[in-house]
Amino acid sequence: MPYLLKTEPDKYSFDNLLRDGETVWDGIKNNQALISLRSMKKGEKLVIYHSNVGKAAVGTARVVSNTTDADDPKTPIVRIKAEKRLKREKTLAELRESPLFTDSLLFRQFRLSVVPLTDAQYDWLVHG
DNA sequence: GCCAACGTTGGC
DNA sequence: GCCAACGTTGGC
Repeated sequence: MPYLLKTEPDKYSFDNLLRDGETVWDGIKNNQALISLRSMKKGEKLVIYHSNVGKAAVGTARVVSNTTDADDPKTPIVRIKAEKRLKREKTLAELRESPLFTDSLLFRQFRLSVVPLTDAQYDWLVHG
């Protein structure tokens, strides 16, 4: 299942990810977000969203690996790699207007930092 | 910077 | 186990 990952570009932007190539997506504390992280599988698609500054989906990434810390098995260690910048960023306002996102946790639970996406939502974000 | 919406914590 | 207080997220 694809996921949308929120990040504050002031702290870690999609440009940072492009520069780094890969990174470990850590610092998630919210339990529901952690559940999503744990369920991520290698090769799954991701969309990076800039919260606060920009407020738009900006690029795609992919799950490289998902392991757990031996000392702390509750904490998933999800490594992701940058893919591409979106041809056209999708702003929050556009997402809100899209019927595809009416029921999305993105709006139902707006502080959630890892949000599952349907394939249709992913396609629309990337190609729509 | 403000504040709404939640989640978490801690006193009882 | 309830709920007030506090902390965090993120839109505006």
